[in-house]
Amino acid sequence: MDKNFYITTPIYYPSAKPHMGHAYSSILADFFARFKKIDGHNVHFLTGTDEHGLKIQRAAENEGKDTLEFCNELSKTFRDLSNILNLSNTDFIRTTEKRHKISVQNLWQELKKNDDIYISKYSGWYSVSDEAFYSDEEIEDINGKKQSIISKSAVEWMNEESFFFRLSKWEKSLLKYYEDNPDFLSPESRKNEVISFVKGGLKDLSISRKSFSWGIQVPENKEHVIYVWLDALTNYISALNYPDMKDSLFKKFWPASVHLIGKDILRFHAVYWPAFLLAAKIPLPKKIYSHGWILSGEEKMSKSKGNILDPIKIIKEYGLDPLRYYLIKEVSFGNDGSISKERLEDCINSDLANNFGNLCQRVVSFAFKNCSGEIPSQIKFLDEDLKILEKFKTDINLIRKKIDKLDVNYYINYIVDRLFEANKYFNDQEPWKKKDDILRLNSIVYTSLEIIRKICIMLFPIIPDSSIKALKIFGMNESDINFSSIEDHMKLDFGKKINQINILFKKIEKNND
RNA sequence: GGCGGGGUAGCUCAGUUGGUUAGAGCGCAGGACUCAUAAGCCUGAGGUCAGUGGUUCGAUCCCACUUCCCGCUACCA
Repeated sequence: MDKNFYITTPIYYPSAKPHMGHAYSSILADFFARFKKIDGHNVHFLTGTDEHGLKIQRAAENEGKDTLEFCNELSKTFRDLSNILNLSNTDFIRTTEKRHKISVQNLWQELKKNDDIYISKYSGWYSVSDEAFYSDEEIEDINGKKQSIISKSAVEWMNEESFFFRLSKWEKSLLKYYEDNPDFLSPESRKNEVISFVKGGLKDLSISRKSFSWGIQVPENKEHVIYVWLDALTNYISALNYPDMKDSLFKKFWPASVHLIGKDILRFHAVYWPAFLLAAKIPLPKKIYSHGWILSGEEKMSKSKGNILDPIKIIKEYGLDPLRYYLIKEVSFGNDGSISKERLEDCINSDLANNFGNLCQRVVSFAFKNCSGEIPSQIKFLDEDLKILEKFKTDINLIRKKIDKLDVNYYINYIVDRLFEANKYFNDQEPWKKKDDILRLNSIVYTSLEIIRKICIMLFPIIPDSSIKALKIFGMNESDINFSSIEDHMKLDFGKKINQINILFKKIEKNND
């Protein structure tokens, strides 16, 4: 088994404030990173900011700020978000860093050396905000202003010398790669889109700009700046100290296990990035997963509709773990998902407070009243105890498999099933009626505590803080969390003091209007 | 226009390599209990599994057509 795991989020373009989509990508990536970590993998988890391009340059000019200082401020809001989201990222890369510049310029030279770059002329409609060229058919004229039909962003006519990447040359290799590596692109529906796009024919890609300066210079021509996507995508290897492919980080973690992205940037990751890597003779990442968007109710969030849910505000109001839990549970992975306060509140009350929180509370409280606050030492499992305990052991490899397929919904629903089961078990065994049968009472309490331990471990990647809080019952810390230990039924030390816990999740009082 | 995905209980979604009574959660209505955050447990309400036709002993799951939604792409596979 491959014990090294490298996962990335997109590097975020900081021209706007962090929104729910950023939070979602980051939280999902963190979920996988944390899971792999507690399942014994060496994990490298990268996120960061993409800071070059005309849009940033102009925004800085408008505010009369030095571009780099401007970027420092913007990047910080995303670094702060990583902290607010409690990400376990092992690195945070900025495209304005020196290590990245060296990496990009080196990749350029590799491409050049292999005859994948040539100079020519480009003319066409260019959108600064999209960093993309459009053909005549793709633009419309609104009140004398030209704009992209798709993105509605303003376009301007550009006519300049540009370097091109021979993307067309890689068409067949890409198709072959998709075919030979069926797991490379997922979900399946997105894969089909990519394949049909590539089959439609690839044009060479303009990979330099002369019209602005905020970017990484083309090594052999200082009048040109490297196209932002070639620049940005390279971050995934810059962070591993490329071009030093003998560097331990690179050797350990490349090719990446998963690039987690939003569906809007699929083409760059599924076509351009693999083509660049093929051309540079660098192995391709193992998996690219594009998730959907987070919608507000039925609609895409937009300022004009006033339906934006700011992740930071939500976290201030409800706490981080509820948001993490909600996004992972309620969004069907790969599809668009919607978020609303009502649903978030339902989720907190029913799943987190009533189901999980209350389970911990009732068992611990019972143990304090009836087992002098200790892990019972005199126990004898009956079939009904073993049945519920062994479920975890039976399913552990299935769970791992589902995670490798990035099926987070399966994972979280599995936990919810176990929670229902645990509450039912405690109910059915009626330990409060077993006060004259201490052996049985002890066994029920021990079994229940064991189930709580297993469930908390499984919850750790989803709601790390709350999981750790609950594991304090057993005096466990983050470093004690080990996924494979859910197989063990007698992990709790006999006679050890257990700790009382506070309410894990407060219920939300709902207005009845 | 082409390609792909999808239309399953009030809501959010599972599921069926075709086979007796189609599932979960939330919400709702009853019930028994009391360890617990008035939490948990049990029971129920019955959705023509988008529509029509076909294949089959039998289709929600296969095929065809229709319709609606979404994504990609665009006179080209």
